[in-house]
Amino acid sequence: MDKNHTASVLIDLSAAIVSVRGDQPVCLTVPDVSEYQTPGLPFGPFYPERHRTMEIGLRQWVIEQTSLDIGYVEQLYTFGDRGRRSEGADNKKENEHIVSVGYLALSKQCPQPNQWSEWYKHFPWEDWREGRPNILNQQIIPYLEAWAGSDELRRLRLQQAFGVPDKTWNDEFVLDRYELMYEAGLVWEACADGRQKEKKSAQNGIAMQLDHRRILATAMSRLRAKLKYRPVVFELMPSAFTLTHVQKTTEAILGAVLHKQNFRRQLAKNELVEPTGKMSKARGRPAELFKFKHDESQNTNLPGLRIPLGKSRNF
Amino acid sequence: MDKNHTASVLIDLSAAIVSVRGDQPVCLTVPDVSEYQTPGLPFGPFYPERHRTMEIGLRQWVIEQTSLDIGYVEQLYTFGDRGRRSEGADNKKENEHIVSVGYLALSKQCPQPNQWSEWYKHFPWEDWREGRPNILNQQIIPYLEAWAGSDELRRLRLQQAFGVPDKTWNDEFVLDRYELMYEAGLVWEACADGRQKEKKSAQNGIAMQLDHRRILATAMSRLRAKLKYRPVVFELMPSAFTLTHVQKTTEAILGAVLHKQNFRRQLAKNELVEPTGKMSKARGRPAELFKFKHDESQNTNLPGLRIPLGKSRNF
DNA sequence: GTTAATTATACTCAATATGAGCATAATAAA
DNA sequence: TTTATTATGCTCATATTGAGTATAATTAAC
Repeated sequence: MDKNHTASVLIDLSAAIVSVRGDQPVCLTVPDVSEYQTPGLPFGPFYPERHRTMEIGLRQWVIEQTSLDIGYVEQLYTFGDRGRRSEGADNKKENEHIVSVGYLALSKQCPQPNQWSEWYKHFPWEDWREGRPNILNQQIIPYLEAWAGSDELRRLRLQQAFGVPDKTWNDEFVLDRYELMYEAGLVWEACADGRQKEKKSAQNGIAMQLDHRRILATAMSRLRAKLKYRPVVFELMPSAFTLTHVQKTTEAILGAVLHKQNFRRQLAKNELVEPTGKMSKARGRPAELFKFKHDESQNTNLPGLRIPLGKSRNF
Repeated sequence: MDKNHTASVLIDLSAAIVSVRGDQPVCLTVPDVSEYQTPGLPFGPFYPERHRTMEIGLRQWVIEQTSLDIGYVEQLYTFGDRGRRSEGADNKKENEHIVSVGYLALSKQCPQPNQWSEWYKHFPWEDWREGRPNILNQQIIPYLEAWAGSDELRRLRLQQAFGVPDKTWNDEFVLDRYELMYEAGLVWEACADGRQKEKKSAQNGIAMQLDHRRILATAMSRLRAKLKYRPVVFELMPSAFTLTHVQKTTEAILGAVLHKQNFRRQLAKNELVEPTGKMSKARGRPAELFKFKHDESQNTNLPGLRIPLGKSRNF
């Protein structure tokens, strides 16, 4: 085969466009096309002659296709083994290789509710706001322990990713956990890729097309990590908000509850918000409305709020 | 033009292979081929039919071409606007678009000294171990202040990247500083890309081919950041080492000196090393030789040493 | 209209972590 | 023996963090 030809690939730009609706983080998905009824992330091809950078290309088709105002965009990872299984659900030629560049984008609004899919329907084990999810002890952990057996490396990975038996849960290891479950045949995608015989994976969250759930897991990991040292929450907030609203949004992303007073202490110390003078009306004592101090100012390297996570994260 | 054709690109895998020689961080470079005598990073094409993932492809040609043992490999970023200037120094067709995927790799050894280039020859303003580099106050800052003028956004970026006038220097913002200098026409590459009229940029570090200095800046940023929360230093250390050796290596990467006792306190607290029983012989009191506790164990998500950076980082 | 529930906000306090330093020990070179 | 040099043990004030209590300002319930 001609070397020059085998080196030529198509590039897909896939976007995990994230927003928060109520107390649920959501992700823009496109209607399912395959027989499996699985949603997918929006993606489009990169035309290097039309767009100077890939980010410009991404913004272009997001605007064209969704007419959404996405402010924050960040490149996540470039996957060479798209979908792991070789042929995708799209109509491209069999031997045409596709590399997918994953992006994380944040949107303040999420209109058309049916187009947005809740994170924790795809990753039910990642939401610890109501305590440790039952699915962990009842399904995932026992299966993974059996899968690991006496394999030392597997047990080590299990410990660091899921914190069993003695370590604590780290909310940033979303991708590590997903990859481990994939390898163990615990998610539907592994089954579709031919790695799995049984259908043990049916209950473990709603699957997505190709490697889209992996890209979403990457996005969740990155966003949860970034939240702790950069003020990205405000990319998900309206122009005026209460401090509780910021906290609820942060908690939704992290999948964990935070100590109210300490959370506000961080906001105050880092001088991230300033009062608008107006008040909100709701149940209970009215809260002051704030706005993000550094909006408009493109400055992406601001300190951010060091999330007060608390100590006892092991249930 | 045919849409399918314009979407097809070639993928280059570029690697910033980093090691430390003595007290200098170094980076593997390939001999200069252009008329400008500028070194470049090693890179090779990605053949999707031959290698399942891009990382496998990268490891493959690094082994083939350099016979180096690189343990740690991490994807950095995918650049769609390769070299910014459209045609490169290679022999590919003019209208063949190239996307470059940058990688950071760490190597414990660096044989063939002439093939390795010291970081701070390319980035003299990034080494603060002997105090604030003169080049900043004498050349870079005055030029950048003039470039910013009264442009509010430019002054803001200048402040966050270089810490002028009142903020402090952040060692992780290597890429931000380089990008700013590029835009201001302060580095040779901008001149080569046709953004610059004069040769004001001649003294500001040794240039590299295409966008390789940008990739190296990305690698430096990532490594400096990662050093603070993951035990990656040990990927640069031999099997047995003194604690001072670890500190000197860390300081080399960070371009800053650290408080000895506090550095060791962190090492001790995180239980990252264990004594081998042997001692080193050198000038002064002999030091105990240690080894990394978690070697072999592939576990990349260990806590790492929270570098005690000290307070007064503004000169 | 009084009470209860709810939410917001101010303040405290012990435990821990951090930055910065001094004191002392063990070696080689002068 | 002295001096320079490096290693290592220890202290201590200050800052940060985790985890509360106390109190204020509302709405909803009776």
